[in-house]
Amino acid sequence: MQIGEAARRAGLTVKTVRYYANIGMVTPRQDADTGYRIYGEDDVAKLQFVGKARRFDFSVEECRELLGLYEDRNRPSREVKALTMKKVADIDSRLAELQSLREELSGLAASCDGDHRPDCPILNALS
Amino acid sequence: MQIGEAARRAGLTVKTVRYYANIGMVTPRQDADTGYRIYGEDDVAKLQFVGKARRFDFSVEECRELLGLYEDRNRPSREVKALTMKKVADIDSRLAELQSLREELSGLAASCDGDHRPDCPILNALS
DNA sequence: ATAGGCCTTCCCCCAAGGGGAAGGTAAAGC
DNA sequence: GCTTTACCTTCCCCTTGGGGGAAGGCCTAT
Repeated sequence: MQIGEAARRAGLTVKTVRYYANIGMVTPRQDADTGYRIYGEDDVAKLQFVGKARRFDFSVEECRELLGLYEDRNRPSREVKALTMKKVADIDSRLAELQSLREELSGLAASCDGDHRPDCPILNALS
Repeated sequence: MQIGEAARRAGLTVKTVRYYANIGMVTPRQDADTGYRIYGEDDVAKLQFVGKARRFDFSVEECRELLGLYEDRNRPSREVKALTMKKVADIDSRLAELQSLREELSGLAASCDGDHRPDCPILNALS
């Protein structure tokens, strides 16, 4: 099938699918006459796989790694689990960061009257 | 003072300070002879202000807006508060997103044995 | 005279594609 | 046979917020 249908079936944009081909992540075969990319069922499966992994916040490089493990029939599940737990740890640290930021900002907002007067504790805190 | 000292006093890199000058956020005066940027105390105060706001996750454009309010002696504190609360709302939605992601991923990780065997529920979930 | 430590502009680089131009290709309609 | 339409291709610039480094100007100390 052509790139449009492959993209539709994977729930990705054509741009994205072409990008994955360019970086060598999902490489379709090429029609010698037209130069069109030609995708098979296996390619669509990989695209779907990558799409889901991206939605799980894995970076493109991590997706490439996961895809390698996905295609290796003998990989130990340990490796996949390690990658996943590392991702969870990343998310946890980002969560902690955002939460403390949220505390500080909402504390500041609460201390500001928010009326027509120019006096503002938020700006004071920033200066 | 020159850009190096201004950057040091604001806790920013020279590159960053130069960038802020280029985008017109903190614009020092220029030495006509050498072309060097010359920063005054007021400029350092603005750089510090922007530095803190950036650490509070405000985008450069939001910093520009805050800086405008900071310099306007008559601004109503309402505007500053509105910007801050919007930021809190942004952070909240990002938090919710990350939290549900974390649930899903750690659920997947828990379901995977993580041993030498190739069977892996994480990869199954992605495919 | 030259070495060091400032400073300047200029250009390319990152992630993960998006937007759009210019042009090739295939099928359907007239 | 001709045109429209819907595909597809490559190519290049754009995004955020700067970082890295080259080539070169300026000033002071040795």
